Parts: sequence; C-alpha cells; structure tokens
Amino acid sequence: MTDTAKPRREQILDSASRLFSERGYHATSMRDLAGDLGMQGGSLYAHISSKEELLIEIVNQASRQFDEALFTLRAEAMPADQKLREAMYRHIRVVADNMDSATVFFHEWKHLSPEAYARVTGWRDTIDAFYRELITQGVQEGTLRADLDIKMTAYLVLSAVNWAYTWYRPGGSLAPRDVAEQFADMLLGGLRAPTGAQP
Amino acid sequence: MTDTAKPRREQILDSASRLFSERGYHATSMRDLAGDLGMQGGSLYAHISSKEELLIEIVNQASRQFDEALFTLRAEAMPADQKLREAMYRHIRVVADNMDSATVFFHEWKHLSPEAYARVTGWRDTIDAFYRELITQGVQEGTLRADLDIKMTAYLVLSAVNWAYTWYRPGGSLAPRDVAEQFADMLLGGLRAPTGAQP
DNA sequence: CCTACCGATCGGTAGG
DNA sequence: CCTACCGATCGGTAGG
Repeated sequence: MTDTAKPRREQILDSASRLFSERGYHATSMRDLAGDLGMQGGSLYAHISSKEELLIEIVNQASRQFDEALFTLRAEAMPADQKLREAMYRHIRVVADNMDSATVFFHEWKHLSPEAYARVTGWRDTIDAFYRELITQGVQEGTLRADLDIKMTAYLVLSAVNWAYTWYRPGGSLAPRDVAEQFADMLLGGLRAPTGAQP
Repeated sequence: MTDTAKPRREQILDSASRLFSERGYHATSMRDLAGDLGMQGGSLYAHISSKEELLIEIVNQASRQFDEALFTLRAEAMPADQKLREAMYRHIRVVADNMDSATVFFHEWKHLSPEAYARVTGWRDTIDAFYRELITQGVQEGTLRADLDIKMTAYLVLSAVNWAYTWYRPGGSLAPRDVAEQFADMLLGGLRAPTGAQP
C-alpha cells in the first residue's frame, strides 16, 4: 500500500472518459489516448482488448452510479415531495461528481454495439420508471398535485437533473446540494408569484 | 415550378442531418452519406466543399431557427409569465420540428473548428441572456416570485425545453404546444399540491 | 511497454 | 456525377 498510483487500467479509463467527453468517441484515436498516458498506441492493448471495451465500461460505471444513488431510495418511507428532493440531489451529485463519464454516457451510448446499446436503453427505462413511481406515490398521497400527468412530470424532473451535465462546473460556487435544493424549490413551489398582483 | 424535388444541396443537408444525428459526425463517412443519396463518395464534392461545411451549415440553420423564434418575442409587451409560456412553446417547436438538426446541434458542435465553435458558444450566451432578461422582467413586474435566482431559473427553463430532443417523438400524440403548455403549467404553478394535507 | 507492421477506411481530388 | 486514385490515419496485432 505504499504505492499511491492508480492501477494502469483505471488511469486508462479516466483518460478515456476525459478524451471521449471532450472530443467524442470516434474522434478520439487510440494513439491520442496512449499519448495522453505517455505510451505508444499498441501498448494499450496490454491492458484492454478493444476501444469499445472502454466505452462499454465507462457507460456501465455511470449506470451503476445512478442505480446505487437512486434505487436505495425506493424502499424508504418518506413523503414524496421530500423523496423527490432527495432523488434530485443524488442524481445531480452523480452527474456533478462524474462530469466526464456522464457526458460520455449521454452522448456516446448510441455508438455501442447492439447488445450494450439495448442494455442502456433498458436501463434508461428503469430510471424513467423510478421517477414515475415516485410521482405517482406523491399524487396518491396528496403531496403532489392531483392533475399531474405522470409521464410529463417525470420528463420535466429528468430534464432538470440530466441537463446539468451541460452547464455544471465542479469547483464553482454551487455544490450539487445547492443546485438540487434550488431546482426542487422551484419545481415544487412554482415560479409564479403567490399574489396574483395585477396593476 | 413543375419540379417538386428539392435542390440537391438541400437533399444532402437533410441526409447529413439525419445521419449525423443517428451515428454522430465522425462516425458518418462521406461514402455513407453519398450512399444514402444514391451516389458515389467523390460526387458529393460537386455540391459541397468539405464535410465540415455540412456540419457548420446544419448548426447555423438550427441557431437561426432558434433566433427567429425567440428574438421576435423580445420586443413584445406581455406579462412575463405569459411571455415565458410563449417562449417555451416556440423553443420546443423548433426542437420538435427539427429533431435531427437539433440533435446535431446539441451533440456535435464541439467538433467544429475554432471559429465556428466560438460562434456557437457566443450564440448560446445570447439564448441564456434572453431567458434571464425575461425572468428578470417577471420578477420586477411581480408576476414571478421575488426570491428567484435568475441564473438558476434560466437553467431550469432551458433544461426543460432543450432536453426534449432526447425524448420527443414527432407524429406522436403530443404536439409541441401540448408539451409547452404542460411544462409551463408545472413550472409556473409548481408540482406540490395546494393544500398541505398531512394525515 | 515498444517497434514495426497489417488491411481497411478516411476525406478529398483529377480527369473525364 | 463516376472512376480511379492520393496520402493519412484508423483499430488492432506479432514479436520481442
């Protein structure tokens, strides 16, 4: 344990996440990636078997992070508005803490081969289902408005938490918790002023 | 006017939008594109000068559509909540009516050469500014909540209207107007039930 | 992990 | 708009 360096394979995945997110999967060559790690192109294949393996692993790791963050919430007994707030926080935290792989996840999953592609599609459905269940629970409880369209409400929430990958800047003045609290306040309470002041 | 076919150059741009959005810019070869149009790879260069020219034109056309939709709203005198509703409708309509080029716009602009890249970055700032002004106006008028953080509110609205490119399906049961009305209702009125019913 | 290389494919051009 | 081609670069491999 005196060696503080990450295993070479993890370094490769980190570099790949960064380069794929900046330039895109197809525009990043294996020689670009090797150069970023200070080695020759062919040397990468001592650690990995193919370029697509890297993409698959990056996307899988991102999926797993979302899963771990959200699905532990499923069982918890909590009013739905509070649960929605917590889900948004966890979701945004995953995006914010993994900006590179989240960007790869949102942009490059279409380039996966059919099996991996289908897995991602299926996974996205489970995330949709998670939010729809949560909102349905809220409507049934009476904490959320009775006239909500469940599907559209889930899209709206997912828009807010996913789109963060385009504008969030780690290390800035906003922590993931701040973003989530503000978004949840606005979504739950609405943007319109309480008094319908008409001059 | 007896010829109903589009000019060849427009056909090329349409095919390019579709292929770039499905497979990505770098994963689409000029031979793929030519094949989609029933011609040989080299023949494309009778109509265009380079692959990047196609990307630039697709991105520029998309920007122009957003501009035309939104900036005509700027001058209109209208309560800010209503103006926000109308802006969301127009924004979503541009996305919905141009799913391919909107997808290319959101995913592939990073692959532009420095000058075109900088132009897109600058353009995005003007869209941000448009929404921030609109929200500021609403706060000053009293139609929107006084405690809103302008920047975060603009991000939330932009999330909702932009993320539609990932899930909207033209020809489905939801027209752009429906999406915009539902999103605006939820955003303005909030998701929480009016009566704080606590059993 | 490097050197040297493979066949395939890339964007683009010349000449017709 | 086609044929035939250019140099460059791609992902990946063999042998050390």
